[in-house]
Parts: sequence; structure tokens; C-alpha cells
Amino acid sequence: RLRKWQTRARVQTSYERNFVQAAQELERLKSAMGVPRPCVEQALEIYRQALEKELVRGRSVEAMAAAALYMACRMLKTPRPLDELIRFTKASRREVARCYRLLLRELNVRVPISDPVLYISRVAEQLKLTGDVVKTAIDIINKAKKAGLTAGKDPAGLAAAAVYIASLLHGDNRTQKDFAIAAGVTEVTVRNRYKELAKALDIKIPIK
Amino acid sequence: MESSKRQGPTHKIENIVATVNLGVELDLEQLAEKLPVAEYNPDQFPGLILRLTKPRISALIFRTGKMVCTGAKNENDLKNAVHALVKLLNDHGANVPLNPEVQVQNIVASGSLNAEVDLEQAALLLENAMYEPEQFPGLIYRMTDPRVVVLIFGSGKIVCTGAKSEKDVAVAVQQLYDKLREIGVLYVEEGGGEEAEELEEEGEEEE
DNA sequence: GCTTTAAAAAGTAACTT
DNA sequence: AAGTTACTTTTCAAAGC
Repeated sequence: RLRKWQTRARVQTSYERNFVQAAQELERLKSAMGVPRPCVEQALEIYRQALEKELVRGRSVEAMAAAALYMACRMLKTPRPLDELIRFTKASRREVARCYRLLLRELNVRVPISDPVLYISRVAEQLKLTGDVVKTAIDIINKAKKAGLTAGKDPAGLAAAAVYIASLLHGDNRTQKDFAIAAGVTEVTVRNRYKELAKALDIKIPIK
Repeated sequence: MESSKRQGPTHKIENIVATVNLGVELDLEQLAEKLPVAEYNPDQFPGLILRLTKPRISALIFRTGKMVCTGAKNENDLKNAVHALVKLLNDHGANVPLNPEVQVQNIVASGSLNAEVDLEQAALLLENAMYEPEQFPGLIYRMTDPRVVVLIFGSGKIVCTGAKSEKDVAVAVQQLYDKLREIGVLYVEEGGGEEAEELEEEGEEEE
């Protein structure tokens, strides 16, 4: 009877124990980062698939859990920048990025391409901007896409610049630094994208 | 009314990585002492590093007599560099054959499709493509025919890596160009005069 | 898996002036 | 704000940890 229990325990440890560790880690990340529950649930599902396909072998639970959460947030249209996630994990951005690519390739999942529009609401929320500003910012991003100005650019930087321009157009007075911090990019990036968008889309900024 | 002066793709070899088997064991400690320009920190890396200046080519020389040469932009410079390295080694106590076996292991080339690329659309339509602008501005495309990896940028500039011969590069670049044209993600500047909507007043911004 | 070499692309970042 | 330098991605071999 004892041997039977040990065998069952051993079978469970290879899968269950790792899964429980991942669940605890994801729970910790959720509390620390304020990630919506659905994202954690989706991340758990991704992690479960990764375990079934033995993708966790030789990799840290933390790195794989972070990669699963990053992927889950993107799949549920509430993306969090990888560099933000990295601040809450012990795993290096190199390994989390590697795990993410592994999940991308090995699981037949479709992760939507990063969309600057999805970062607009996050920035607007943090800075408590109005719906009108958000609407204008989305408008700017859509025009930028049609004009081919978004290829290769960090979606967070594009969103920050679009919201910055929208704010100026609506009379709000927030500094570029405020938008940069809210989007997790530098002021230089906001300024570069802002100049580029304003010039290419011929947007005239009113003097306050 | 359409002038077909599409240039098509162009490319240039930027770096060739090759291995050389000198077939003789080498005393790296002794070589390092006689060659002050050499870098040798066995605790950090087992190879001795030598940098040639004429064409800027670097060599990693190992105890086993095997060597890795990087930095050459064409096979001729590579051959000359190998000869120069052999002479240099022989002038400092080693005794290696004059014409060692050289194998090209990797060729990196940069180039241009001479057309802008809709990376987002390309990522959706290409099979082995990965496009993550949050992490890297280029689309990573893994080609299986010539087994190479191509980094494709919105500007149409590309980087082809992993090729074993200059011909592989040429074939890969042309194939990539044909495929991208086929799926309709290449755009020439003029295209259709797109508009840039007006949004507000005019003025200057200053802080 | 890491270490070291080289090289390009375009974007972002971190310092200095 | 401009300049520099430097890091992100990809590829590859070598010998050893």
C-alpha cells in the first residue's frame, strides 16, 4: 500500500507539483501587478499545455509562468509590456523572452500582433483622461497605420505619443514625461513618435 | 503609363564566418607571450584572439589547432587572412601547413527590397514568421529552402543570415522578394496618394 | 545553456555635452 | 535637445564549464 502511494505521489509530483508552483507564482504576479483574473486563468491553461508538451524541462517555473502570463494578457487584449512583467519576476528578460518564443512556436496558439490601440486605454486610465481624448488618440493611431508609420515601432511608444497629441488637441496640459512614464517608455521616444506623427499626419497643435 | 523601373532586391555580403583546421596542436600560452597583440584569457574563453587590421578580420585560435575567422566581406579577403595568420603563427614558433582546409560556416548579408513592407500583414501571411515590435523592429522570417533566416524591416531593408554560400544569399533574397510580392505586402512610395487628415488649429509648440 | 568573434538592420535606452 | 555608445534580434564554429 505504501509503494502504491509513493508511485502515485511520484506521478503527481512531476506534473502537479510543478503546476501548483506555477499557479502560486501566477497568483503572486496577479497581486503584484494587478492583472485581471481571466488573464491568470488563461495563463494557467497555457502553462498546463506547456507542461503536457514538456516545454518546461530545464527551464525555471518563474520564467515560464511569466511568459505564459505575458502571452495570456496579449491573447485577452489587455497587454502588459514585457519589461514591466520582468520587474516583478526573478527570471531574466532573456529567459522569459525565450520561453515566450518557445510557447509561440510549440503551442498552436495565435497571439494577436501588438496593437498600439490596446495601450491607449491603459495610458488614459493612469492619467485619468476623458473618453474624447481616447477617441482622438485611437483616430490618430488608425491614421498612422494607414500611412504606414507604425511598422517596427514599439506600440507603447506610439500609444503614448498619440494620447499626448490627443491631450494637446483637447486642451489638457500634461508633460511628455507623464505620458512616457504611463506607457513605460522614455520621453525621447514619446517626443520622436510625436514629432513623426504630427508631421506626417499634418496635425497642428494649438498654442495653449 | 506605369514605368516598370522596379529595381528589385539588392544585397551585399557583410560578414563571413569560417572555420579553419590547422591540423596541429598549438601552444597558446607561448603564442600569447610572443604575440603582444593577442588576447588570451583561458578563464574567460578557451580561444586566443588575434585581430588583423588590413581587412578587419578576427581569429579565434584553439589549442586543438582549429580556428574560427570572422569579419571577412568576401572569400578572397578570407583566403588572404588565413594565409597571413598561418605565416604569423609560423613566425612565432608554430609549425602549421601553408594551405589549411577552410570551411565557410555562415554568411551575413544586408540588402534592400527597394519597397516598403507591411510587416503586420506579412506576419499574418507568412508561415514561419515572427513579428514582435515590442522586442525587435524587424520581422524574423525562417526560410527552409536555402536554410536561412531573414530579418525584414518596414523600410524594405533586410538582413539575411545563416547562409553557407554567396549563392544561397542571392537565391534567398530573390525568393523572398518574389514571395512578398506574391502575397502583396510590398509597396512603392508613390502608391496611391494617401491623405493626411487635418485635425485642428495651427501653431507652434514650445515649452 | 554560457563564454567570445563579426556584421547589418531600426528601435529604444542611457549617459554626456 | 543633440551626440555617443550600447543593447535588442538572427546566424555559426571553436573548447570547456
